[in-house]
Amino acid sequence: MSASPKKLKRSFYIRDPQTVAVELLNKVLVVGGRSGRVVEVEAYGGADDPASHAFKGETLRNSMMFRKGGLLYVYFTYGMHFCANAVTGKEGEPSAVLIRALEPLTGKSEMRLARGLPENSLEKHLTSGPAKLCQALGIDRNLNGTDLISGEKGIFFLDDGINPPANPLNTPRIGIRSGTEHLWRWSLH
DNA sequence: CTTTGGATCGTCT
DNA sequence: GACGATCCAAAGG
Repeated sequence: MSASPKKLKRSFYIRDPQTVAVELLNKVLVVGGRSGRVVEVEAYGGADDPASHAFKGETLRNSMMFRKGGLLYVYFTYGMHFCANAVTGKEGEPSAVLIRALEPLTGKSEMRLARGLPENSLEKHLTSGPAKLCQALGIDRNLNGTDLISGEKGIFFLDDGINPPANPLNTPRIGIRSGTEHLWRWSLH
């Protein structure tokens, strides 16, 4: 018999974003009836990380990154896309983990509908990007700041017993212009 | 298959 | 006033 699925606790998130990023691999993101297994993540820091939204200090947009770990940070970009992060670290120490890709588990029909894809579309197109997965799961600005521990609004991360990979792929982050020396992106093989 | 350019707007300088 | 932690359709090989 295997352990029953367990919601991640606050202490899981109150650590450095690199550690949390790696350990979020193979966890399950649940948003209402839709869920997917985390297969790609990136870590973002604060004043030490020029690629981070929080690099130049706190603003209205990035303020969630400065809050305590275990909150959801949703930002809007390119005039049309949302991306979702799990806030990490302590209050006042900005950092977060960007969820870049999921493997769809439940609610695939709803995801296709939300993405505007036909019922017979390939599963790999549903949540294979940070903005795609937000569209598929219905994540938008209204969910910014949601607490992932209380599970309000039915959104949280689940440990269903599948451990993070021992040797995840470790590469530079995508779509950034500075901070490329850091290998802060992790994905399944 | 890969490459290219358009869409579209909140945020910060 | 510029541009972004992006995506997709269309065109080209």
